[in-house]
Amino acid sequence: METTLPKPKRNKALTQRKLLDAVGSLLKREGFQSIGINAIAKEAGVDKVLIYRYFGSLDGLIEAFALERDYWVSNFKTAQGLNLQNLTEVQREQFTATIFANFYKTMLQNKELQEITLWEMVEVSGLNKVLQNQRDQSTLGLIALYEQLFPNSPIDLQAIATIIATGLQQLALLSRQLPAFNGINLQSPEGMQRIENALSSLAQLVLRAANTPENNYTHS
Amino acid sequence: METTLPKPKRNKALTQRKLLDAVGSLLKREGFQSIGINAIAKEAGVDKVLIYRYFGSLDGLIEAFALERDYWVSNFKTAQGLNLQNLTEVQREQFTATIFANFYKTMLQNKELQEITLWEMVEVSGLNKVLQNQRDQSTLGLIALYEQLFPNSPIDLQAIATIIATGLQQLALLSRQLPAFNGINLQSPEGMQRIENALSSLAQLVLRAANTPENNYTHS
DNA sequence: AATTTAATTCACCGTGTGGTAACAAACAAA
DNA sequence: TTTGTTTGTTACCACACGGTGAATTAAATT
Repeated sequence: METTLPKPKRNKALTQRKLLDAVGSLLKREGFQSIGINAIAKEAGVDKVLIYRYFGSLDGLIEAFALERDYWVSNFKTAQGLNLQNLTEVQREQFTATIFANFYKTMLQNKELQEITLWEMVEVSGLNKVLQNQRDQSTLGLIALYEQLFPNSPIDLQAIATIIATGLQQLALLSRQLPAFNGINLQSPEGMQRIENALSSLAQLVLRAANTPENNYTHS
Repeated sequence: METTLPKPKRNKALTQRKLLDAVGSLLKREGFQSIGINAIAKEAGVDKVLIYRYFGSLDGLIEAFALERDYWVSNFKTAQGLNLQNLTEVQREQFTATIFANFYKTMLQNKELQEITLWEMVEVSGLNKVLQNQRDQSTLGLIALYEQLFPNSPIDLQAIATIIATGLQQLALLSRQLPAFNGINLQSPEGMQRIENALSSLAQLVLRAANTPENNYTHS
């Protein structure tokens, strides 16, 4: 009969938790550049040697940290269930624009996500494989959905979607340091509105072009 | 009568040059993360104390380095001279797509530019103001050109162009670490072709929409 | 209670970093 | 020749980093 845990002074699982959580809070508060053996140990209030014992190395800890996160999948889960074929053309366009807008909002708000993304770009670590898997898992399904919807599209939907998505990602990352970019105010609601409108326009234009069988959009 | 410089053992200007050049070669070879007082001094074959003497600080050196570079302006100089109004619609679309494609190619090839861009995203330094100025100088002119060409555009050309440009920038940066992203092969000519075609499609769609006075592209 | 096992702490090392003071050598001016 | 200024070198400091060996202490096993 275990009486509600009398605060055991030794608890492997708990210190592991502390370490994993320390990574997250450190990322949010100080950025990925602050991550290090000493900093994490201090943040967790635990000796650094335990990082090696429980996770082998800093990289091991980071990888374990990334594995228990779910940065992307939940965002696109709603999309998976939806049956795009039952929607009207306008609804599909709105839906598409919303997906991108939500992606942008998420990137803009989630500082931890920003740090992880930036970190991945700067150096290779245990992060990369894990995050790459998460991304594939969440996007490949969507891509397949659209390819099936526009089997004979004269334009490369995947390439266009990639450009737009990475653009939004980049803008969110730039907003960390720059208040405005290229005349777009990245931090104000007004700038947000401009981006959303631009996404609506793009979704309309691109999806309608994807529907026109006539091969009007050829490339010299 | 100065006989071709007898290798003077003391030469302020020369060591300044060495230091500035060391920043560039270090950026290209080792990346922005390797930049530091000691590393630069070693690369230049000069004592680090001279960095402080001649540039005040590392940040001063970096700023001086950025100031003597011209990352963007030269790329867009051809655009400035051109008279867009004399072109046909199709020519304008091609021209626009080419601008973006060239921007992407430049970002892909110029490792130093990649490092600078990434560096700017990661931390604030003397770089930011300088680069921001260079960017404004090269893009604002272009933007004005298009706004004057499509005064009553129902869509936000500037916002759309920003999304696309940052997307290309991000893709180029990602190519440093990832061979492919979202199914687009970033390092092969085939992937390059997909991006170029996507840019052509986008230029066509967007510029034609910018010309249609009917306000078809409204946002709920 | 004695002994083994596991969790945690402590103290230390080598290295690389930014930064500075003090000195030495080349050059120019007097 | 002497003096002062500029250019460069040497040596050093304090500190933060990743990493490790050995000791400690709590809990589980016998």
